[in-house]
Amino acid sequence: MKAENKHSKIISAATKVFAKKGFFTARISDIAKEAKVADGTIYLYFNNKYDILLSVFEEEVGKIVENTEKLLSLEDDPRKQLEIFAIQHLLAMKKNRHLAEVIQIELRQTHKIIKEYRDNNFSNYTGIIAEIIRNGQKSGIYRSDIKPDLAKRAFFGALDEISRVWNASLETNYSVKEIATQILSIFLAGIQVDPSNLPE
Amino acid sequence: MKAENKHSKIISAATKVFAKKGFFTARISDIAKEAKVADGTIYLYFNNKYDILLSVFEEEVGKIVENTEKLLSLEDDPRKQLEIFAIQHLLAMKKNRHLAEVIQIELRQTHKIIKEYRDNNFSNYTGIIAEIIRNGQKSGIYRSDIKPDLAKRAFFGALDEISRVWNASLETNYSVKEIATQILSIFLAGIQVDPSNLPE
DNA sequence: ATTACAAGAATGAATGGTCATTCATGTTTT
DNA sequence: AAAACATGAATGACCATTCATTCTTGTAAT
Repeated sequence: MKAENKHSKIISAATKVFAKKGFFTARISDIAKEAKVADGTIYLYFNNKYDILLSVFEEEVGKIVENTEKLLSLEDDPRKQLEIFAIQHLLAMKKNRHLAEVIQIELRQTHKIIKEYRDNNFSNYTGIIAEIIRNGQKSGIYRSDIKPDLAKRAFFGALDEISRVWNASLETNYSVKEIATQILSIFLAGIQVDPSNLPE
Repeated sequence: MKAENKHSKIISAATKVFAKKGFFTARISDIAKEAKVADGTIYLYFNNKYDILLSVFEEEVGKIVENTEKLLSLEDDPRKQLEIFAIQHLLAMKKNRHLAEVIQIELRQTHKIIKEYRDNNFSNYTGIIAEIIRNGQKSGIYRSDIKPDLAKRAFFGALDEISRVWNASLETNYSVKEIATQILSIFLAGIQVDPSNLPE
């Protein structure tokens, strides 16, 4: 079996196991079993357990950020951009529930290194929202009294909490479309200068 | 020293230590040291490490819920009620950063029991928001197309994410007042039938 | 085409360190 | 002098990590 293949097999096994049991409760042997390799094999590809966690972020989360930024660059209406962000985030979280759980739960551990990692990456990610809002303010679409730094958190927090509950509960599911529509209808009405304006 | 005293000394030591190191990384001996008791003493008051975590929730979180519900019962304008919820939540999280971290980080661990606990408590807590929104819809103040179940999460998520960042970063702090005002100005404009209506 | 050999990959049992928990003993309170 | 409370060293379970060994693959000589 090719090396690259095994590397990614371990990553996705780890994502699954971390999501299910949590980083600390997950055993290397669980991951090995899930990936159908021997315990020792994992150490041919990763330095230690913690390194596996970081790799999960780097590889999986990076993809999401990249993808979102690409899509955003094709659109310049700040209202549409907010919509794109919301939909992409929700889709990404829905598509890979294991990853979503790992991000939402494990990324919140208070470890210094994770914290730094998160600061370097998720604050980039949520920074995208702040940027969209600033642009919208410049072009007079969004209210100038809105503080982008607070609004970005409110918006991200709203999306994050909603997708968190997907994983944690058995409640009735709304579709991504429905959710995005609701959230946007609240936020756009909430931050626009003239809420009756719809994009396009 | 009286027993009750020691019990709560351990609770608050545990809150502090869990917040700082995370549940799994925290050692019983850390908690014992922080509480200035012997390791073994902890087992006179709690069954095991996990039991300490649950007790932290039951005792500390219960207070917040109770307090919020009391304040809400004195007010029946749904717009004011939302404001009260926001301010109380932010104040509670700000007042006890250790507790806030424990709630936000540890409560998200995927353990079955915690999950059930959370379902029984936090869904009550966020349920308060949904209830406020439903009432507001009945009295024609909030838009009837808003889904209370989604809006409650959006609102809670916004508050939660903002207070989470208090703990996780060194960024410029806004005051509780400022934050509550911003969030409410977004959400009230976002969900009201006629956003130009202000309460009172 | 077959055999021989080496290098890399994979294995999983054994190791060692880290705590949660216990309990024999000591101390304080009534 | 009981009873209740408190102590902290000792125990033992757990699991990340290691490493001696086995397996696989590719190359080259015959």
